[in-house]
Amino acid sequence: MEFRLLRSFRQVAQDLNYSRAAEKLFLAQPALSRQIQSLEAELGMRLFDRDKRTVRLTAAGAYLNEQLGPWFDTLGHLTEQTKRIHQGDLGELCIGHPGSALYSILPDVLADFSRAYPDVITSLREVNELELREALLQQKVDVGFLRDAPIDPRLSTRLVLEEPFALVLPRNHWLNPTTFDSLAQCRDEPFILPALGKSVTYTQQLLALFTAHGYTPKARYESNYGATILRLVEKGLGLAVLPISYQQGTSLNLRFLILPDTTRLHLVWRTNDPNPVVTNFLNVCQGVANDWPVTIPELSA
Amino acid sequence: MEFRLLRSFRQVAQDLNYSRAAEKLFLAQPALSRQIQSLEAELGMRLFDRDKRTVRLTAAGAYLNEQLGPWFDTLGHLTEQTKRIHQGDLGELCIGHPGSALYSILPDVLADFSRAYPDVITSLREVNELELREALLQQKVDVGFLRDAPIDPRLSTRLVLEEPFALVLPRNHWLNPTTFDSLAQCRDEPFILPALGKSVTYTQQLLALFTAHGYTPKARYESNYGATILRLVEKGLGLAVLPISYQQGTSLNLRFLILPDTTRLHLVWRTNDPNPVVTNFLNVCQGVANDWPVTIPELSA
DNA sequence: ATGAATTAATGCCCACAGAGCATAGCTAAA
DNA sequence: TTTAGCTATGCTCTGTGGGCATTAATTCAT
Repeated sequence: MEFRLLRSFRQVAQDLNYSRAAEKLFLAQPALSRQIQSLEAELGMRLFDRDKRTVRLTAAGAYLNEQLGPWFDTLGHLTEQTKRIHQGDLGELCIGHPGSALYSILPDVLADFSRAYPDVITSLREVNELELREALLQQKVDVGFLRDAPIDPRLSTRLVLEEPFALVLPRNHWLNPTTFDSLAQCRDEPFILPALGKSVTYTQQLLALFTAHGYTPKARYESNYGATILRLVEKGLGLAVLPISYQQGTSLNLRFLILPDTTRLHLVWRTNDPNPVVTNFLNVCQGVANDWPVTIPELSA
Repeated sequence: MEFRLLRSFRQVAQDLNYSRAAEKLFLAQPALSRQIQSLEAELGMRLFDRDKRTVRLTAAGAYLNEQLGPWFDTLGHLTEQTKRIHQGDLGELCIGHPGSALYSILPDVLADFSRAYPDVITSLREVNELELREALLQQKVDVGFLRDAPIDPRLSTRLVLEEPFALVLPRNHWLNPTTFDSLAQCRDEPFILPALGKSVTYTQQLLALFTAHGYTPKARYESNYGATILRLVEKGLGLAVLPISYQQGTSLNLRFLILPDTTRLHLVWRTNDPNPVVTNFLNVCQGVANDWPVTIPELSA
C-alpha cells in the first residue's frame, strides 16, 4: 500500500475527473490513470465505475473515500502532537526530590513550569539521596534534587540554591537572637535529627556542624519529615537544625536562628537526556533559582 | 510523507537495531539508515537517540511509535471493510415495493437476505408503480418490485412471481367454491377497489378482469392498502379482487376464490448497477422465487 | 449527420529516487 | 589492544513511475 495512491484516489474521488485531479496533483493524466489502476489492482476491486467518458465512485470506493479523510487527518494530528513532544510542550516528567525541597524552591519551580507547559504531566516522587541516583539511571525519575552533587559521568548536575542552615527552637526557649552566639551553646540540648542514616550527605553535613564545635548532638527523636520535626520542636521536645527555607510559612511559635554554615541544593538529571521536557524543566529551574532571594529575610517578630 | 518511511520507522523502533530491522524489511542497512534520516528530516526532529553503537527512541519517537500502531491497524480495518462492501457483505439497500408485495414473496426475500447478509442495512419504502421508476433513477431506492415491467434501457427487469388473482368475499357470502363459476356472477356486487388511479398497470389489469365479462365493477370503497381492503370485505362492505398471496395469514372469515387470470410481480433495478449488494439481492430473490409454490394451496376449509 | 471537443487508456521512453555494495568511523566488550 | 558489531557515507546502477504522444470512445454543437 502506498500513500501516493491513496492521496491520488481521494483527489479523483473529489473531482470525479482524471484530468482535473491530475492537474491538482501536479501529475499528467496518464500517470494518474495508472495510479488508480494499480490501487484497484492492489485492493482487488474497482473503486471507480468509469467508461471512456464519465467517472463515478463504486459503493466500495465511496466508503473508502469517506473513511480515508479522517484517517489522513489522524496522521496530521499525530505528527502535530509528536512535534509538541519534541518541543517539550507535551509529555510526562517525574521529579525525584528530598522532602526538604518542598520547603524551598520546588513549589515555585512547579508553579512556573506548569504555567509554561500546562500539558506536561508532572509527577513528584519523594526519594532520599541514596535512591535518587538509581531512580535516575533506571528512568524511574527524569530529574531530581540533591543536597550533594554525585560524580557520575552519566548524571549531570547544577547548583540551584545555596542557603544557610538555621537552628530551630521554640520561641520561649532561653536562646534567642540576642543570646545566641554559636551551636557550641547547644551541647546539652536534646535534638531532633533526620533518620536518613549516616551515609547520606545531608546527614553528614548536618553532623559536621556539631562536630565543628566538638560534640555530637543528643538525639531525642528522629524523623525524615520536616513538618514532623518542626512540630516536635514547637512542642518543646527538642531543637533542630534545618535549611532556612523551612522558615517560610511555619508557625509563629518557632524561631529560626541563622547559622554560618550553608547547604546546597543541586539539580540532577541524566547527561544528554534527549527528552525536551527535561531541558525545559532545567531552564525553568534556572530561572527560578536566579530570582531566588539570596539574602534571608529578617524574622518578622 | 511516505508509507515506506513509517513502516521502516516502526521496525527500527521495535528492534532498536538498524541491521536486524533492515533484514526484516528486506533492505540493506544503509538504505534503512537513510530512510530514517529522511523521515527525521521531514518531521524536523530526531526520532532515535543514537550514537555509532546504540539506538534508543526519543520521547517524540516513542510517542510516534505508539500512535502509529493503531493508525496502521485502522488502515487494515478500512481495507477489510471496503472489501466486504465490494463483496456485498456490508452496505445499505433501499427496496421500493407496492404494498401488495408484503403479502407475497417480499417477507421471505427479506428473511433470506438478512440471514445471508446480516450487515447490510435494508430499508423498505412503499412506493406505487408510478413513483418507483423515478425513485430508482434518482437513486432513492436500489431495487423495486413492480406489477408491470417498464421498458427503459436504464432499468432491468426480472419476473419473480406469477400468481392468480382471487375473488375475496366473506365466508357467509352466497358465492362459494361450489356455486362460483366466474366473475360474471358478480355484476351486481359492490366492490372495494384500489385507489391507484387508472394509469397504473395494476389497476388496468384488475379492471380488465371485469371488462372481459362485459362490465365495470361498482366501486363502493377505494383503498390502496390490502389490509384495509380485506377488513372491509370481512365486514361485508363489498367484494375485492386481490393477488392470491393475500390469503396467507388472513382471517378465517374470508374466502378466496381463485380466478383464471394471473398477475405478475417483477423485480426492477438499475441496469449495470455496480453495487454488489444489489446483485446479491437479485440472487436471493431468484432463489426465493424458484422455491415459491407455483400451485396455489387449496382452501383450508 | 458530422465535426469539434473532451476524456480515459495505452505505448514508449527517460530521469531520478532509492536500493545495494563497499567502506569508513566509531564504540563496547573481550 | 584487539575484535566484533554497529551506524553513516560515497558511489554506482537499476527499476519504478512520470511525461509525451496517441488512441479510442463519447458528448455536444452546428
